Amino acid sequence: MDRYNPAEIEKKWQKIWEETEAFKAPSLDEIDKKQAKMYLAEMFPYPSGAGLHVGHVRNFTIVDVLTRFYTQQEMNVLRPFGYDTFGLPAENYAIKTGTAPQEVTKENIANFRRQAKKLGFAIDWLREINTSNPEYYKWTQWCFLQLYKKGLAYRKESYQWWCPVDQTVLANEQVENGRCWRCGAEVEKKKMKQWFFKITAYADELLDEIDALDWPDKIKTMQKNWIGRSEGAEIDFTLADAAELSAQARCETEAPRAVGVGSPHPSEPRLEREAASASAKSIRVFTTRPDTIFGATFLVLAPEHPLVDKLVTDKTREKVNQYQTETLKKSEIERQENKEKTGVFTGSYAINPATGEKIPIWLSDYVLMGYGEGAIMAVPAHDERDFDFAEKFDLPIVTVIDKPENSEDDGRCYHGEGELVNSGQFNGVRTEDAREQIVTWLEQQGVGKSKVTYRMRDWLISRQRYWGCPIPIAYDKNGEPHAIPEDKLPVILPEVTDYQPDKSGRSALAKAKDWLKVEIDGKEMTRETDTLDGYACSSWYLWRYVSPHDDKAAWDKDAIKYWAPTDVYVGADHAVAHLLYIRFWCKFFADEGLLPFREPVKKLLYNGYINAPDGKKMSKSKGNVIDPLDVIDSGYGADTLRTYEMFIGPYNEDASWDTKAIGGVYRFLNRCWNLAFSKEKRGADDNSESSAELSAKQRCETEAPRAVGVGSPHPSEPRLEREAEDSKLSDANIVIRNKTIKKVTEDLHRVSFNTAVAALMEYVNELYKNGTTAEDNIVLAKLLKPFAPHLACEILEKYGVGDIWPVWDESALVEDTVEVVVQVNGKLRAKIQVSTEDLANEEKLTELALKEENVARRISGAPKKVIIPKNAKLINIVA
RNA sequence: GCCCGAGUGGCGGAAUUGGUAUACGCGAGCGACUUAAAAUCGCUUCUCGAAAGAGAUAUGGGUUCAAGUCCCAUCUCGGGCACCA
Repeated sequence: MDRYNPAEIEKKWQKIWEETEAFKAPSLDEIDKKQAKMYLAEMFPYPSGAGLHVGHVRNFTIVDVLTRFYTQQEMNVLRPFGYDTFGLPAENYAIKTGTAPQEVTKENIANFRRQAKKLGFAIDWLREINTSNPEYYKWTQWCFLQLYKKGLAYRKESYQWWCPVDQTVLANEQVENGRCWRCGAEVEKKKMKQWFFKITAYADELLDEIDALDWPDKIKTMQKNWIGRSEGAEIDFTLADAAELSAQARCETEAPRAVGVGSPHPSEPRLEREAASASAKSIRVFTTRPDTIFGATFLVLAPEHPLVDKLVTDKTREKVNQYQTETLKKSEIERQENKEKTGVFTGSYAINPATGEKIPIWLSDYVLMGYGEGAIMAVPAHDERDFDFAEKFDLPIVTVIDKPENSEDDGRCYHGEGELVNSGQFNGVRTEDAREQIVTWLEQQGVGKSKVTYRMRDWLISRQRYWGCPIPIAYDKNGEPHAIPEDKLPVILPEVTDYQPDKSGRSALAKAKDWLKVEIDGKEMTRETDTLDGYACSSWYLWRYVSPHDDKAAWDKDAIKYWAPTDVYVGADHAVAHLLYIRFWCKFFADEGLLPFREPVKKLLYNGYINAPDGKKMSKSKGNVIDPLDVIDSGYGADTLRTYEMFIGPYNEDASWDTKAIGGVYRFLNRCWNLAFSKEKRGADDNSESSAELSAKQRCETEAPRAVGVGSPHPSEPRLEREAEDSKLSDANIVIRNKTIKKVTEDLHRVSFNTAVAALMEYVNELYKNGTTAEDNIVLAKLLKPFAPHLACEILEKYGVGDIWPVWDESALVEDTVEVVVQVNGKLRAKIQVSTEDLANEEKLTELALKEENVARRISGAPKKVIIPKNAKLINIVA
């Protein structure tokens, strides 16, 4: 073989890796305890019918480069792989063609696996998992039951986002700008009884621990915003007629009661409290500005607020009901587009507990039922939305903050800080201080207390679709839910013939009549027909990987203790959904004593997308899709594709595919090949003797060749003509060689793949100029292996050495003379060659610098100041 | 509107802690090899200038011996959130 032939060598090495199970992670009893462990994973893919795309390749190659890098450093490495297979595309395909999703999934997995192997990924194939496999989803159901037992999986009837196209409800995280994340259809609101996971129970911890995570700031900020913690107060406003009743009662019994306190503040969940408040005599609001309470001139409730029925009067009922219906019909998009305030008066009044005044209660869709209490106190003087509303409906506006003279706020209503006015005993108090003081005051009267509210809602997990993990619940005759006993798991997803969800909003499972019937404790029950959100399946897979075939537990205790948490997790999506959910489950299972850590992912790498050459998103309809398999098969091979995608730019930024630039990477790999195999390019070649020239350290490593893809040493080859120059050449490259080892090693540690490849290119260019040696070729192959493993193995095999990561010799980096930059007043004026000794000698260095003509003529007399920074080969003379 | 990022040659990008701006690659140009082309190899390639030199990292200021890097303001682009009280 005298030409670089990727097709041939890649096939050869992939076969070897396959047969030797080369990337199998060590079992717990095989582990070398002296070495650190390293658990890496990509976000497992949904195996679509289209196969791998270049984005997958970028994502998986990042993991692969790091996997091989750490493996070459002899760490104990776990790098598994799996498939996130439940989901709508397979089901929609089933509806269209009648092909069972089970079948399609099987084919798609086989295709993905074949393609991943063609890319030479160092995957432990013995750990492959598939979320739609009953062996896997048995434990997803088990996880659900653990949450259910602790009250963290519950059922609630409320208005939910409904996608009319996909015919299922969606979680908040799956609604993007009022549209379904998957199909882009406008979502609607539908009142349904649905299953939720109580992620809000962990809101504080999820928020507080974000800062300490080694995750990109972008993701951390998004999660913080998503959780959206707001500190404020909840305040009860007594209903006006209730206040009158209460006053009467006080007269009769002479036992003064706190105004408006119907019942003590009920504890969560909100569901219970809503029920309780239906009979209450007050309306509870949430505000972040209790300091402005004296300016609250009306209340606004969400149209769906449970108390509305109680508040309407005969006069207002018709208009109120009409308004409620209208708002429900409005799509989220319509609401976002038209921010003109709408609303209706309920006919009832409440008492402002601060002023004692009677204020009207209105309904408006700018108040959201899902946030806070679904009710607000409106302070039109200091809140823009309330101001708009008051202006439109001619409601009173009372200023309670004195706008400072110097304020730049020229808005119609001032919402900054200042001194209170029109606020009774609080007049003159700064708003910052008044917040606390007023809450204390309200608390003393029993009508308010400080309160923290979150933007994040509980996670809606039921889906009215067939192709998902069945929820392990059945209902008795009264409709009460019962857990399927753990020893009856898994609840197998039955095979059906018609996958179409029915119009009533139930999944196709409702048609599996036999399956629906189940007996629990001798009682006949009916199974839940909703399936779990796919995100539930992916919320625990990182732990399944440690013992993927365990039929006794979701994960093995010892294995999880050793391997988890995941050290490096790489993905390009799911900033607030998946990445929040896995944190939530981790905290829950840690509380259950089932996980010995509270954060699932130590380091998160969030890679950018690869766009089409035209800079636009790749899409079939635009016809600008680059198929990675085409790239490989066109002759470039997997190594070129992998290396190119690492070289394309910083891993965490979006990049555009450049059909020309990939040729440059192919040329580079060709040059690597030529250095080792082409007689013309070789400066000197190896034989038994040149191996002996390897430094002691490197020889030590190479004498213990690793099993990874390195066969037996080749017999020595004939000596070459230029062998005489070998030792000289070796000297010529010693600096660049050690520099390159250092640069590539450090770059991989700081996840800078593009510059690592650039350093290898420089090294190769240098070897082309100077001539190469066996040692150079071996070091090059070792450093290249994470990127281009097939080619690297081919070179290493030739020299009969292992792939242990080389170590640079710091002393080899010290050159006899160094180039020092001479600046005058910060401007570059000369470059001088000085010995290492002189570099350390400030006086000598100054003297040498001043001797330079271009320097001397700019300086008359003694320099004012001379600066020689420690870590730069530079001298700056201030004239 | 609010909160994050980012802005460097013809293009993708490099400059890691404030210390030689433009590494590496693409493209372009020139040359070698070739009957020729491709491939390959070598050289050139920020701008102005004959040169000495001067000027350039979105724009304008500032700090510093020294600024792509730090600070202030402005502009542009990208991302996230968005009637969340």
